[in-house]
Amino acid sequence: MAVTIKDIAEEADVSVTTVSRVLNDKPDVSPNTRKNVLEKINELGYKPNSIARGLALQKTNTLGLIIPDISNPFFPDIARGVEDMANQKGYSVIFCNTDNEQKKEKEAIDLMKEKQVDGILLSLSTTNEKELKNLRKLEYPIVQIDRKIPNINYPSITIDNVKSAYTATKYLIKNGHKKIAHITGDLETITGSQRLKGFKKAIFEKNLNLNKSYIKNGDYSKKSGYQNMLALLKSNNPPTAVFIANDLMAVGAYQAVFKLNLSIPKDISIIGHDDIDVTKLVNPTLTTMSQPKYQLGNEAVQLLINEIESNKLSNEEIILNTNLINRNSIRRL
Amino acid sequence: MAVTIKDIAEEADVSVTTVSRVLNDKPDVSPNTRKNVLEKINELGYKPNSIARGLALQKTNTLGLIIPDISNPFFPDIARGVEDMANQKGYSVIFCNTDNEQKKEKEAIDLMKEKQVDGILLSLSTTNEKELKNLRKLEYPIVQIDRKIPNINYPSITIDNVKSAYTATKYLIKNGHKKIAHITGDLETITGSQRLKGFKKAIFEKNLNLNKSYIKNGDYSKKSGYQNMLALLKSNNPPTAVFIANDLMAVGAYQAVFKLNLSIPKDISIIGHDDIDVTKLVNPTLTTMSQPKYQLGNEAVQLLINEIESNKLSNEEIILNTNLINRNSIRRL
DNA sequence: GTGAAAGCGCTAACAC
DNA sequence: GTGTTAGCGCTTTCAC
Repeated sequence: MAVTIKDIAEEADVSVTTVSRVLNDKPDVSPNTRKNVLEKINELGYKPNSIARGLALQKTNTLGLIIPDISNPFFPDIARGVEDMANQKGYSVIFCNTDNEQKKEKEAIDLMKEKQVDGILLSLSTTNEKELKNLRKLEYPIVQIDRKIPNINYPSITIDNVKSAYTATKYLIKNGHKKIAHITGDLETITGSQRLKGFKKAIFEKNLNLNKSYIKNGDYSKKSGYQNMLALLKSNNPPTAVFIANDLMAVGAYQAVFKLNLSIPKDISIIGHDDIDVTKLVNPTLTTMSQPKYQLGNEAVQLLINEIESNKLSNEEIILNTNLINRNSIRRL
Repeated sequence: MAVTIKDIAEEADVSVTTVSRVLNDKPDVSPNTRKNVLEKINELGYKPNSIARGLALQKTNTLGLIIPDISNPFFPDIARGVEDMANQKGYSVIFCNTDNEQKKEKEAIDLMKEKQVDGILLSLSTTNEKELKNLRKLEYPIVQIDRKIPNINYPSITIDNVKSAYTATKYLIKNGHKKIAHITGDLETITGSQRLKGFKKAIFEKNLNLNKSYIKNGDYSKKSGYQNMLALLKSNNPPTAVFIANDLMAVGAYQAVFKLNLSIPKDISIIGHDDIDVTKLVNPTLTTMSQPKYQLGNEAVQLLINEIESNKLSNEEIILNTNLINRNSIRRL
């Protein structure tokens, strides 16, 4: 058994109360006893048991992070941003993967509650607003990251997907493109439907005609990028540029272009979304909208800890900006 | 305050012991009371407080995962493997990033101890064997992942880096290459030095001459891959093939090749190591040695939980195999 | 400035 | 089959 506060008390010949006082930097302990206790703590290599402290204080200094999949290249940066800020503020983080499955999401939330985490960061599938509302009813501090469940005002940190898609599409237009296609994300997700909205907005604004066959439904997977791009290129009237709702699909699209022995951006211009690592590694490098992933995680934690420590639920909705990262996949017509 | 075991006891008109018994599926409780208690649990939506349970049982069912950096593409797959298996076995996982800094490694270990995790999975920098030995002295269950500190027999799960590098290099030789270079990993790490060893072994075995200038010291970063490849290509007597100690450097090397308007594999053949996602996304796709990353995490947890639940420290060293993934970056001479 | 004692929510001897 | 009680390691109220 490890050394406890009681051992220190005995060694230093004081009560456990006093030891607890020096541990927590409380006043009302004489410099002498403080010094003495500190010495014993060092000698015996005492480390406080945060489980016991958690039970006494009803506070664990632990945060829950619930995301779809840590091995999806979008999330590690968020996770890193979360852990860094949590650590800096004296919290640690337990994480869970849900694969966007409602059952796993519920289980993850239940787990976090059992573990008595002080607050939860989550990125839930759109359809699961029930769980979120339950949490809120229990006055559990939460922050939604990246995906915000629509029509309810709970704290969240996201990007403006409409604006981001609008910016991307307008950039294509600005470069002289008129025949512009869009490979959408999963339209069941809020990000997917909003990016489509932003795309349409730019097209309508410039009075370009919205060719129905230029909108291809993808699902954020590389494969769907490949297939949809193939379909686009093989049509009678292929577009000259395409906005693809995420980089992973864009990379799939690259392969479709190469498969047909066409070249980027000579035959087709492409702009992606997210700015994951590979965008810099593919050839030509991919022009894309950069999401502040690390910052998303970082600020989410700040928001959450504010809720926790102020002891009142917030409704703050932070919307971060994306940036157009100009690389080499767009040709000026 | 949430509903506790005591509330259930009162509602069901039994003692807390009895409630605890049904909660833990213990015998010695009549079907009737069991049913009754279960009902109340459901009604009140009771969830056990695992902090309190942890304190009573001296067991948290939580594992610590200490890695250099979750946003390094090598680790998310491991983390996913860890979380999946942990979850399946009824454990959750707290993670920390250390950036290979000894100070952070020590802090992370201390944190895990304070949080009373039942065991720790760690991937430490080579130089930090002190911390590891301390943990072992405390009889703390540990498993080293990916990196094994040399010369001490603590449980670990790794790949055979010598063999893997040897296989990669031999494959180059088998394809007719004689002028073969190696861009090393960080030689301070065990993986880096062992891969160099495997490279040399293959070269010597085939009586090829080991040109000193063909061995370039990298540090696993993309940039060092770029710079070293540039140097190699610009030399008087450039190699025809190069084994690069990880894929990230290989991708950097690709950029150096393109920069000089050369092509892969026509002008230079490349084999990488790790099989991270981008290998399939670059052009040409990169031939590489695949590490079973997910499996590494998965089996590490099994090993660790065995230690924890059998209550005795193991010395098991599991060595997983890597596989050569043949793609398009090697030319047959 | 210091200590005794109760309590956080749970489990496990032990008694009945 | 069931309940009483002590205890896990800590914080905090209250008394001195």
